[in-house]
Amino acid sequence: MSIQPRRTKQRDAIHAVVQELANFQSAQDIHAELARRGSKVGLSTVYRALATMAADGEVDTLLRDDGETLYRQCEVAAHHHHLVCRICGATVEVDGPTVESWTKRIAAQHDFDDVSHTLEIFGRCATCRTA
Amino acid sequence: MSIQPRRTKQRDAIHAVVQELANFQSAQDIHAELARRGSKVGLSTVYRALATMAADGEVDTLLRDDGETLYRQCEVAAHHHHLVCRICGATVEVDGPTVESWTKRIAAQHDFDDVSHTLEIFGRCATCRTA
DNA sequence: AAAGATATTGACAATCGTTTTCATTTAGGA
DNA sequence: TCCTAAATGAAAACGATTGTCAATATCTTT
Repeated sequence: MSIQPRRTKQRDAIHAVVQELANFQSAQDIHAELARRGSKVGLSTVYRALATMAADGEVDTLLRDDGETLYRQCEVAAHHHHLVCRICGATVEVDGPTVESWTKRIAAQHDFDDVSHTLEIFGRCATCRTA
Repeated sequence: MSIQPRRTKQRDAIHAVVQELANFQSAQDIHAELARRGSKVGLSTVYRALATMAADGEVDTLLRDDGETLYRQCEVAAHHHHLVCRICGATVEVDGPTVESWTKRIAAQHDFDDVSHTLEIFGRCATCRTA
């Protein structure tokens, strides 16, 4: 958790866009959307704002295969995972108590502590299958 | 699965280094190790060889938080996951039948098909905890 | 074994997402 | 209002990875 940043027009604008994000989007996507709306916010500022939002847990991040980072506002603050359509990006937040306990057990078996994990599910949603 | 590539000294050298890799290493690490051994292999060649090896399932890949790709030879060809020490990189291959069925169930619930997933566990191994 | 066709190599440039720099502007407390 | 530290943004720097293309090496065919 970082210290409360100063309130600026730019951060408000970024916050507003992120608020409306249904799917995971890149920093550059968000920057482009801001431009489309007439908010002339620098790309560096977008990166900086997203970084602090991610550090504060306000947004979730997802690493794409090519290494690009995607951002999305969380509906729930608690730890969770995502089921993402690899065609359209539609995202469902899923809870995985089974997985949580499984990872803990595996880690304990091998005498690891301070455990964390990353888990994302990719697939094709019903809409994209039909189309 | 890509077509059988021609056998070259460079690919043999890369193969040999990868063979001995205990932990996940970056392409640049492997390139440096080759140089240390006196094999003057181009960096592009290392990237190319690793890419085909990954496509053929000969090596596993792991995306680090900063987007760098790490490579490691698989002990088992079958689908599996990794428990990785975030200090020293020590890696344990783990099997997760529970997780596999869980992801399938979640995907089915939300009417997704063609499902895949990524799952890695990070922690601190016993050796690093003691040190 | 030699030649020919073609895949591979490697030095270097290009790409692309992201971070840094630093001078200028701005927020928010005194 | 004034002051100071934080935030901004344009541009440069960065770092991993990929593309380019002429030179080279492999494998197949004579």
